[in-house]
Amino acid sequence: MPEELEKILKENQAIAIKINGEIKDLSYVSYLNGDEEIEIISPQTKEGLEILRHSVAHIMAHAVKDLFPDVKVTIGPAIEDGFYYDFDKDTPFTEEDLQKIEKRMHEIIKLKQPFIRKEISKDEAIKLFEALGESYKVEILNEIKDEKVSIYEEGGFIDLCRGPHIPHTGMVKAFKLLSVAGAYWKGDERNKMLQRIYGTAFPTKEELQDYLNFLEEVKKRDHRRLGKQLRIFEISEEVGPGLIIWLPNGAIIRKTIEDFWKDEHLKAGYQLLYTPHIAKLDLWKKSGHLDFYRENMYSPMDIDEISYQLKPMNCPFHIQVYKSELRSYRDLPLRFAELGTVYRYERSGVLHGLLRVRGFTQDDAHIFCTEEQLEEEIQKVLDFTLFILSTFGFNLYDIYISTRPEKYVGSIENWERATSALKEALKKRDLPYQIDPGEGVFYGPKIDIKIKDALNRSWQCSTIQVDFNIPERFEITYRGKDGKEHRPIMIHRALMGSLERFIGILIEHYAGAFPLWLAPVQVEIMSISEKHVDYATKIYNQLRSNGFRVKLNIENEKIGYKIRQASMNKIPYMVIVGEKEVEKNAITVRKRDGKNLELIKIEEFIESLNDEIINRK
RNA sequence: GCCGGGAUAGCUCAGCGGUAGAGCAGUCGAUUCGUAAUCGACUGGUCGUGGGUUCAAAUCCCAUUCCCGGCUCCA
Repeated sequence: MPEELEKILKENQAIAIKINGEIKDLSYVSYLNGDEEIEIISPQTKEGLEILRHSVAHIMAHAVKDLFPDVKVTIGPAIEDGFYYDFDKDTPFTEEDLQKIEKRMHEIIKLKQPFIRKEISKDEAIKLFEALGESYKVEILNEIKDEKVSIYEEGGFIDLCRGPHIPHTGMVKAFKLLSVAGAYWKGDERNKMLQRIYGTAFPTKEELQDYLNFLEEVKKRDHRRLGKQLRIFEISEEVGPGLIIWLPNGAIIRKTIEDFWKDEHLKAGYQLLYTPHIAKLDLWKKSGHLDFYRENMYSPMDIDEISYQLKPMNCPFHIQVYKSELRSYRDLPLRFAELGTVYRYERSGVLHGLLRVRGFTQDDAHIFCTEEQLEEEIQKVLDFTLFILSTFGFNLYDIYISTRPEKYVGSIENWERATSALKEALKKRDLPYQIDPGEGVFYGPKIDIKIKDALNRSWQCSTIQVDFNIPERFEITYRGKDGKEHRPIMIHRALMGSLERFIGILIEHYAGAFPLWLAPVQVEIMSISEKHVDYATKIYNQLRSNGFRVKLNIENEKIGYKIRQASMNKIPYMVIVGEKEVEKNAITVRKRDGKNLELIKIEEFIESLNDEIINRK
């Protein structure tokens, strides 16, 4: 064994080893003969962390079996931020159970029980787990094709597992059980509901603490909490679940975003539309929505004995706009944009603040173009999307191409042509992407862009979808150079996705502290005492007449109290006026973060505000 | 939709069989104040909704609506 390797092992920095590219238990070291390519896996690496967490999941299952012998174990993988294990238990785990399990886990860890790997035949394994009463493991075994399987034993607890694992339980330095939840066996809602325990583990206590702090930060930024605190939106039980009521502060934010969106769309060669919220049921039959989207649509309503349907999408209306005139190839591409409010049925358990609602406004557009124009149009949409997103400070993305789902319309050939157009456009823009197989919409493949927010969390907003099918269903055409009728291709796209979700994400991204151009109140004027009310009012009027959103606070309160109120409302600028300011005919500006106190002339302040707003800083 | 937890004043929450509470907010009064909470008084609740058990229910039981954490599904 190389000296360096021996040293690392001694210092307990290794938890697994890669031999000729294959991850193995550390115990494989004793079989090495020296000519293998090896790599030490420490818990700091992605692979190492996964092994650590998976091992902690085993230890948790061990603890659960010790405390609740009747419970059956199922599966327990490592996940993005930790691990979970699903158990079949008649009554759910309680908070107290979690504490007991943690305690038992600490005991197991202290014993430094080795993880021992054994390879046995599948039949042997089935017999073993049958004897242990672990029917879920037997079910898994029956689905495994290999003749040999591996099991791991640690302190008497045996689990079917591919491995690898940490050498012994004592290597777990920092873990915490986080929550309990119901989860279906194999993720299928027709199966039995199991009891899942979520937990996490890290190489060190500090890293665990950092993660717990992150969870706290996430809680603090929760848009539902901030939305209430900052009076941005409300969901009323009296109105109905998943239906958003924009309060004045939220309405201003939304209006500002809408204005920006419309202006930029006009600049980018789009034409703006408004279309109705309902349409005859027959329209939805023709579009294919009734066949392929029915479960998300509300029941139709009767008007003069004809069925009408609340719209779940805007596309059929935009098709009507296309059809309102004869189109020539000279007209294409045609770009129709609308902030279109749609209604979709969402199961009650999935609703979530602004992020998942039943009525929402898509920043929708449909581009009609020729086959030759398709790729360039997609590139333009990509550029436009990234411009809009970067305005809000989103500069990191994960891009996915979703391919044909099980339920689809149109020919496979068309699907493939559309998919390759999407790939080609991303390639030309040097944008790396991943494939999300089978996740396309029923009418075509799509590019989804997931943005990373200030906490590095991913959110799906933008979507660009090619559609060969709806143009066909509505038989829309254009007259080509050759004088013949041709069928245009349609691109559906939404950049922010929906205003509701996007603003929800913005609240969390900015932690409620909106940049000046979006802030509901941009400047709050506060007087030191009653003597300065007139001057404060004068400043207020001056700022207001210059188009700023200003609040005047001339209450009989101490300045400290007023500053506290404004800070809690996350107002970008506070203007403080007292004796000094009146005398010098100036103002003192305090930024939201408490820095940059300065006495300046009002004209100078107005100039800097305008600069900040125009540049959307 | 499924599993579990919850709903008490505008907000945050305590009370968990025996007369509905606190802080903040609001109103009124005093204070006239220089960078994150001045003091006092007052107001405010059919304890989510509907049934039931009990001498007595915010509290226990059942149903229901909505919310929360997950699962499944998604802009």
